Amino acid sequence: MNRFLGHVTNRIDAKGRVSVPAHFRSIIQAAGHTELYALRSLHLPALDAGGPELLTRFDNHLDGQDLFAENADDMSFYLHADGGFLKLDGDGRITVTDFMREHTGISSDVTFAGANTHFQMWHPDRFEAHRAKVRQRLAEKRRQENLTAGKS
Amino acid sequence: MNRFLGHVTNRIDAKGRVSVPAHFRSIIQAAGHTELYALRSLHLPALDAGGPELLTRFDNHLDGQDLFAENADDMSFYLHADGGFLKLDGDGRITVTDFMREHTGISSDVTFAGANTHFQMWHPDRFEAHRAKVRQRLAEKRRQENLTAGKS
DNA sequence: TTGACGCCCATAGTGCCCCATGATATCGAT
DNA sequence: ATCGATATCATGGGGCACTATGGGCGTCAA
Repeated sequence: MNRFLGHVTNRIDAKGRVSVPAHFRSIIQAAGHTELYALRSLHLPALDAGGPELLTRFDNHLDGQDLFAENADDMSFYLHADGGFLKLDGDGRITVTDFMREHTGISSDVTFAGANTHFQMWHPDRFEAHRAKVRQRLAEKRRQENLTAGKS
Repeated sequence: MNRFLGHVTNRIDAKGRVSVPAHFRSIIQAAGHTELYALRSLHLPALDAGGPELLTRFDNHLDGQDLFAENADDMSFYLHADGGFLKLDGDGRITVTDFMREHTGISSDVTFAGANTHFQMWHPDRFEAHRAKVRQRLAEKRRQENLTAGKS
């Protein structure tokens, strides 16, 4: 299955490296890529990561939006100047840079969370907190209006 | 019969594996799949599971929405980070991960319960409790309907 | 030199494939 | 209907392969 799904947390070793989950790696490679890109998530203390197509997808989103010029400039800067490139070593690990730690608070462990077309990297605690909040919001929303999918 | 019906409880072996009921398996395999998609239910201490098309069905709901809206973000996060694929081994078993135990309280046995288009996985005790509660609610509801209809 | 970073190997733990066993259900012949 | 042969299924265990993780060295630049 070529989708980023589920979540795993791996430890950062003494050299600041962390293994990208093998399942996620295989998806990237199956798409014919050997490079990994990471961007700061817009609303969340997390990183959006994935293959090169991640950049183009965000670019397209920029094009389609009629934002104020300044805002679009900010976005462009955000994407291209504030984004990063992650090198996979021979064992499928990346080194956690300050760029990543700043925005996410990541210190000793990283939670990799699937997001269908890409994945995210979180501090485990913040991930858990966010997960709980999302569940609560969705449950609240469903209590008001009935969800459409065929659940009981 | 291509519907998930009835309920069975199977034991988890020493290696943390449990057999998916053959009847459920045959439905999945008839659709040409060897994997299960499982999602932590919002309101119940159970897992909603089914073939990969279960996820596809959910995804289709997201397609219509603005990908950057908060609600769509929440849904995507819930579907993809809070769910995962379960691989069936050659004997039709899945390995019970911590991901599943946390949410359901499952420890040594699993109750598989059909839900028409998909099925659920429960801790046997909690399933029984939930079943009793549902029966009671239905009976209560019917009693009220009978009262309003002027019957005894 | 010192430290950051690349590449390589070692190892423990886990996932997954394959086969064995016993219980239960199905079916056929008498 | 009884009994035995056969198929199906849940369960158990052996063992290989892969993954995460740790550590050893070189290289290159400050």
